[in-house]
Amino acid sequence: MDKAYSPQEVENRLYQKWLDEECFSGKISENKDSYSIVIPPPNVTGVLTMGHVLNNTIQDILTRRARQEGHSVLWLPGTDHAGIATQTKVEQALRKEGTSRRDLGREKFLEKACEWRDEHGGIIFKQLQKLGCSCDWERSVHTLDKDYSDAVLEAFVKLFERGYIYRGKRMVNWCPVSLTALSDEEVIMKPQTSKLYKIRYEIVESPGQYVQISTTRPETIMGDVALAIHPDDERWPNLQGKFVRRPLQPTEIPIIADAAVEKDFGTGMLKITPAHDQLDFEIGQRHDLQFVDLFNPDGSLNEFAGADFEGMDRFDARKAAIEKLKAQGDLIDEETHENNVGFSERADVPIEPRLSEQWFLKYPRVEEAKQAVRDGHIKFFPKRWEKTYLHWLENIRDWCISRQLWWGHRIPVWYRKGEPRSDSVNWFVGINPPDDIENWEQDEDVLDTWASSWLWPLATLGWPSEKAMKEKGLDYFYPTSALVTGPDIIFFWVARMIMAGLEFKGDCPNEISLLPENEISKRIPFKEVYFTGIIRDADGRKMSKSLGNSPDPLELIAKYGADGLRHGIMSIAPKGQDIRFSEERIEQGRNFCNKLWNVCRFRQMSGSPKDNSNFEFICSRLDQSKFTTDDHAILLRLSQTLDEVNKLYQEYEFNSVLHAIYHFFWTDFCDWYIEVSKPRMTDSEDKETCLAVQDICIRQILLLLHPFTPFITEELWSLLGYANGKTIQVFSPGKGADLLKKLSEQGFDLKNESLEEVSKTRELITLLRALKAERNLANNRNVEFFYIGNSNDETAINHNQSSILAMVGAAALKKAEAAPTGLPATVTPLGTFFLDLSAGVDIESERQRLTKESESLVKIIKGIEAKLGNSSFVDKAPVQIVEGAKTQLADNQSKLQETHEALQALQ
RNA sequence: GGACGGCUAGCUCAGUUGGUUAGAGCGACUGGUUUACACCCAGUAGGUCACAGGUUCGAGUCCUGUGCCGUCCACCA
Repeated sequence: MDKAYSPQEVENRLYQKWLDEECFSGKISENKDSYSIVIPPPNVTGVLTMGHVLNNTIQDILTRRARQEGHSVLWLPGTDHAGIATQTKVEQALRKEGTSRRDLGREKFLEKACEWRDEHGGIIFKQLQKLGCSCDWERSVHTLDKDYSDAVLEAFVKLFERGYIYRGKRMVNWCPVSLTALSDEEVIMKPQTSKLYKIRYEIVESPGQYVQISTTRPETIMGDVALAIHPDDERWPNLQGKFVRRPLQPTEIPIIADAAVEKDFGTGMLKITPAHDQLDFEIGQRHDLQFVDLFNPDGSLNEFAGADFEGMDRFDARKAAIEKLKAQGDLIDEETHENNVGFSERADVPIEPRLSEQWFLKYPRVEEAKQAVRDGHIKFFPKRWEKTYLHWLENIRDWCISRQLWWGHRIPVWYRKGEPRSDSVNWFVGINPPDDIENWEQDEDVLDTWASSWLWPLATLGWPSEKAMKEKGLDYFYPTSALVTGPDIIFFWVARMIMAGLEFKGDCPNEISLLPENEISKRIPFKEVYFTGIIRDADGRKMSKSLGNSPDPLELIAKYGADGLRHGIMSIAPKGQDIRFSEERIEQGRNFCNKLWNVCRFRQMSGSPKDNSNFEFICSRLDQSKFTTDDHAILLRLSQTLDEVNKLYQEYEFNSVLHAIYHFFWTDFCDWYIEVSKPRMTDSEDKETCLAVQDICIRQILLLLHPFTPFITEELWSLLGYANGKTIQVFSPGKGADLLKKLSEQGFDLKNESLEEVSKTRELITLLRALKAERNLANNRNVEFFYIGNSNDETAINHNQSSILAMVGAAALKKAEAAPTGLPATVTPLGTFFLDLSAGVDIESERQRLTKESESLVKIIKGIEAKLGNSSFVDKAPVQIVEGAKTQLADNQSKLQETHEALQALQ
């Protein structure tokens, strides 16, 4: 073994070995319980980000742990075609080649896009493999695979048949750059500093008299078809029913009254442009107004805007409109105004509310989806996200599922040629085209990407094909065990998958009534959802490509190893809180691996183990008569750690799991047990028992760590002879009780009191080291101590003498009958210790130190005495608390007494 | 405008039903080539638990209010 662990070679070799041995393949084994996770599919052309590292490390930890526990595990990977994102990238590439998708036409464009996907796609799989992810790669699914596409279309047709899907002309969120409609969820509201303009409209019936409105969008005035006031607004008793003259594209428009108008905003009078605003659209419908659409799809103005504006971009038109109004004297005022404007998530430009004919989905199984989470069929971690989820479902609105893109699942609807598409008699909806195809033309649009990925847990397991479901084990692996994802897609994906599962899994397809409880628990797509935090940079900013503040995970792997990266990221990921990334933590992860490597190297240097190949063999190497307090204590601590870890896993407290293992490994095992082992190596029988204990501990540490750091643990598993040809992946660290039982069967019943003895001894050592360090004697191993203590202290000290001497770095501990004079002293749990100094002592500085110590003890004692003197404390507090306080008081009083004696002894 | 989260050592965070003297890692400082590991070891310093009230024998922990930071939701043009 080399002095330092070098991950690269190990990681590449072991990953290939795991693949060759098919360790990750998700098999249907009826005699085992299944454990399954479907990956949140990354964009097919995406590359690994720190977010992926976090998310997939967690999934890998869960799946590896489940494998260790004997489940038949499936972690199903795949990629998403990511409609808008990918199409945008391909179009950019085409532009560079001097062409465009329109030039190419649909068919050629899709060919290009597929080529592009095949060339740039799948990189992320290689990267996930670098990270060590134990996905069943043979089962990879892409959302545009034939089978998956069939599932998407089948879902569309079923929902249509069941009455959930309809086509209609509605106000949608239009992206003028991507040239498509978007769902509400794809619109990001951003606070903006806008201008609020006050504009006058002349009253037709009273020439020379004006009313004023407030607007942030003067470029839509040409589309105004009315002005509106609140019906109860007493400021304008006679205005309703009169007409005003529109100041741009002049015409006469009515003044109407509608309760949706806010009296207190602006002038209290609202211009109504039904084609360009959601509220205006609703008012327009109520009052049967005309809809004047002023915009082209790309956000420029059309002929209805008039010659002055036609062809102009919407923001240029805004300026032009203001200039013109100013020139006409109709602009009364302008002021800055803070408001929220919706932006396209992808293109990052303001959304245009636009009237357009689209396909909409009325969500199925909304009630059951609420119930599934509310009643605990699906558990959220952290639980608080349940509220967010439920709130969204309470206020759910129909989903615009059609997209004016080419890259995606084409909507399975055909229209009779030459007939109006808005009339459903001219529709044909089906997975296969109509027989007389020459009379029909297919809808040009595709489905929203999320309208395919919401089927992910079902369709990746073969739904709806009976044959595929059987082969892929839908009944065995579904519902999946856990979903690991970010809270940012709780609406986009999590909620929708739940509804899709409830609607499509199982029979009773046409039943609209509520599902019974037992059906809900069978249909849900997953039983538990773990929401990760968002990774931020050191300044707390979200990591993003544009900020350039996201480190490249592959560089980190090259620098620190995949295990180091995984360890680092998991150590800073508290449950459900955002994560501040720091490269130092990754460095610590690497350091941890190196420490693990070295302790194993040290073990190797002490001599090859006789037989480590199973737990019982190791136990048989233990000799009862050579068992020490430290042996008892370390094994007890190990059993405690096993229990702690089991408990924390159930709560998805990954960083606490890691912390518990870390603490046992580093503090208890390396800093203590290995150190006290050293003096024991001189006696051959003692040595054999001690090494067997080390082997038990290292074995369990490797097993506990394996989900977090799979490579190094597999490597050491084999190097230390635990493997016997078998991978570490199928061995469970087990429960604390299992360990104690196995030891007991071999005749080793661990003594609980050993824990206290060890902790006292350790405290003693720390205090003696400090005493030396303060006198600059840290490196002098020839110092001697005197101590005064009771017979129990003496027993314990004799018991642990050799470790104390070795670890303090001292030559002798001598019992004294009375406090020696003139020596620096320290009060320990095992008596008062005096450092024997051959050289002189600075009495004054010793006095100061001990005086300070005694003052602080007096303060503590006074506090406890006050508490115990308070009759309501003594009467009301539980007995054990009062007793605890009394013990504490006695302890501190005797410590104070000893300190005083040490002070007196100084003269 | 609503909802949720955070505020504990210089930094990042633990602190589970209120109960002994509030912890860890990193960083800082001091010392160190002892039979693994300087990617290491030993030691030291460092905290009015955001603020203000309240409940209680007892509050970092529970209640009320305030402030700051962050996230999500919401049709005030």
